[in-house]
Amino acid sequence: MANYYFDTTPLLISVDCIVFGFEEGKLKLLIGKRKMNPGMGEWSLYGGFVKENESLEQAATRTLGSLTGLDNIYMTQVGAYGAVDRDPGERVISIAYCSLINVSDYNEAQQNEYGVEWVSLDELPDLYSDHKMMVTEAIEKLRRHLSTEPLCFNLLPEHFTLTQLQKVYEAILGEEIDKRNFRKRIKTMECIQKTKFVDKLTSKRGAALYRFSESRFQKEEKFKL
Amino acid sequence: MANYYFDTTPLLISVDCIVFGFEEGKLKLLIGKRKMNPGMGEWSLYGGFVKENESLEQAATRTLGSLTGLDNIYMTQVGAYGAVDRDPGERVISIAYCSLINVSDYNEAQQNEYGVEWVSLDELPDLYSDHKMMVTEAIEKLRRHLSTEPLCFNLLPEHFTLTQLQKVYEAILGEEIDKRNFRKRIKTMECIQKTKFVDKLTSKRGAALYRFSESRFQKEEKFKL
DNA sequence: CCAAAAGTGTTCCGTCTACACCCATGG
DNA sequence: CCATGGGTGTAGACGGAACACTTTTGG
Repeated sequence: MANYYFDTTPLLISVDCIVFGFEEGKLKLLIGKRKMNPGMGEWSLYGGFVKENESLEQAATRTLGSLTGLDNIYMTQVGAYGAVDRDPGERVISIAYCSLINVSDYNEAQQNEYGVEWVSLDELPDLYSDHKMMVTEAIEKLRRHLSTEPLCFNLLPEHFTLTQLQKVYEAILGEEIDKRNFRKRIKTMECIQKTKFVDKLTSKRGAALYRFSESRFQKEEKFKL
Repeated sequence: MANYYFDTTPLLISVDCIVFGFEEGKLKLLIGKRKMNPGMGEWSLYGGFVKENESLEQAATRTLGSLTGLDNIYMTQVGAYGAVDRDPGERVISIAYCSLINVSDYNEAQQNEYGVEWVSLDELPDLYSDHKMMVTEAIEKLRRHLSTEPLCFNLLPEHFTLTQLQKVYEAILGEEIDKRNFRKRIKTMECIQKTKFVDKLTSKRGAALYRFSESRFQKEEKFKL
């Protein structure tokens, strides 16, 4: 490529991964302690630098993949963070990406390798740099989109009970939901299908397992839950 | 600052300004023809590079200020755009910012100096690089937030008639609204105050002028229009 | 037999929608 | 006096919120 732009200073660009999971009825965030300076030992999101020959999305996907060993993960951009002194080391502009993963798909070996942990949002410690702001804005975005986009299924296994689904909603929204009203709404949604399977782990009676049907979702005019 | 991060390639970062205005009952976008290569002559958003000692917001505010001569303008980040070949010149990552301005505050001399024009969204030409995507996503965000945040007043003069306000809503949402229902909702909002002034320019009878009260807005529990 | 979770309907209230006519005035 | 835009109310539909009991079964 020719040099078209003069008198401009290139800057370091990173991506930071905000990884949410759902476990023990709570929304959790995957964070680790920094292993290098600046900020060694501080709790931090997992991130990486953007390379010259990859897009922002590719950088985020690669970074998340190296952390979790997963691909095909739901991911959405939260925003760009560019305060001059946001990173105590050097000037770095960071693009935050939010992912939702099913904790049971996640390889614990990787978790140990990178020294990251699932931490409940209720007990989130201070985070490195402006990472807390990124997390806050990610949750706000998640809440806004939860009722109009089929995001919640990313946090659950393929088959799930209605109680599990409701717990996901309650964890994200931070409020309790009426069971009957919630199920009434689900009954109207074609994309949430009852399967023939029954979960006997959490109750003696057993709970019907449901699944999200991508094809029915495509046919439905709108998602509203 | 010490060099903490090795083996990383810094990249060029720009900001692009998506400037919306309201004129002749339509939502318009401020764009100009590029005066340099790459892409000379193509319609484009107005942008600039981020300097080493300024934040992204500062870069966007500076760029918008140099274009319009205005400060204290409503501005919100739309997102970061980083496809590898998005800019035909060099690798540039761009952060898009969306502003809403009152066209009558805008200095026409500046408009000529920079060769930019107000173009109606209905007749938007092809735009340079990925600028059209930025505009599309800005409008979507604007629509989503219109009913829960007091954004619309940024597009109007301090005093405005209810018909003008309704036209802003119709232009942004792209659909007609029932006049009586719209006014009924406005009556419930304390932050939209009737003034003693009357506009006689657009009708013989005269229309009451209203204003947005920031202080009453702060007191109101929520904005819903 | 009992604890624990699953499953199921109805009523009420507030909100949104549809809809048509009179008013004031400048030209 | 009439054309133009300003201003007003009501009734029916719809969707969301509140609310409690029965069922199943493993231990």
